[in-house]
Amino acid sequence: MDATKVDVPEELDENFKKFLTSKGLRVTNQRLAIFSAAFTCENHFTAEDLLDSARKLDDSVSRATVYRALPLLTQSGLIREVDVGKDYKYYAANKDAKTFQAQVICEDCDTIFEIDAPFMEWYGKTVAEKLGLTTVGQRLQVITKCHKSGSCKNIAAK
Amino acid sequence: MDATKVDVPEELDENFKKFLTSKGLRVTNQRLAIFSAAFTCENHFTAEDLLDSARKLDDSVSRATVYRALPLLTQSGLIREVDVGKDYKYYAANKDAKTFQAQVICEDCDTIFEIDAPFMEWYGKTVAEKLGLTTVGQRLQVITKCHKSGSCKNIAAK
DNA sequence: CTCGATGCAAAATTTTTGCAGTCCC
DNA sequence: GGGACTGCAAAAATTTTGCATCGAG
Repeated sequence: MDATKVDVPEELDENFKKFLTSKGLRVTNQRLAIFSAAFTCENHFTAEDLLDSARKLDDSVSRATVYRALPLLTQSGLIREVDVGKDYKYYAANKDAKTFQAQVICEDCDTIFEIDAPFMEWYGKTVAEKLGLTTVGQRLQVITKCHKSGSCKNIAAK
Repeated sequence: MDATKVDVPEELDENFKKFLTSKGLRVTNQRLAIFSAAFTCENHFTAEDLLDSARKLDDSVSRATVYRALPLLTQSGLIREVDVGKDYKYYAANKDAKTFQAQVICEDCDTIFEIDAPFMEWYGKTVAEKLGLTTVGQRLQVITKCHKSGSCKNIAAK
């Protein structure tokens, strides 16, 4: 689709730089590489995936820096953490979707589908309000099996 | 409420033994201690909590045995895993509640509330069906903060 | 220049596993 | 008595951290 190394929209790149400077943090090559890598990853990715991708842009990026950058990226709202109950965490770029997303997680082939579930916003707030608590986040996940039938790959390709 | 070490209903104890023998597994003192401990834990517990409790009943119980027993306990349906997005897993005895449960998780004081959410059964099955996948589990969680106001403890005591 | 950021390797955390000895059936 | 089970300690796997050095502002 393009021949350049980085196909992250200029605008997002600027947003990230603004975020860093507004927090008094420095704009480093490593942070930019990690950020770009996060946005070139197709779907969901792990810290290790991100390290691999970022190193393709800047091979000086270390694992520690990736782990130190991830909280910054989530705090900036540019990526979000997607905990699917595995031993390691997944992340995804916040490309679009401002409504609440549920995940359908296929155990057989490690596929994660994001599904719009706007009514959940209401559900969580209602439940928490009844208990007198402040809602800070919600998670709605359906765990499935495709029995390696390949149906997940088909749907994902759709 | 009682003076004996173990206050697990005789009936449940028998269920666990039956489960073990039906699978061709052996009934050992360690497994019984772990099982009893799981049912004497008030709310949700971690593997480490379970180890501590089990050791009060039988101090020969080792960490490895707890970790090896947990899959058996969940497979038997007597306890269930409750993944709340922390680095370690929580478990809870399946004392009652046959309907789907959602969790309200207070980040400030590590409290987990179980809430009946029967309609979720329908939601998950519908979504997965549309994708042609088989549902094997669901997770609905609301993450909250009580700002250490003590409201969680009050609700829990209710 | 200065102090935040980085890479490296060691540490921390939770869970798993290999092995020699134990004890249930 | 045989083989499943156990405890121990080492290993795995992911994430965090200390420290000397580097480099952005």
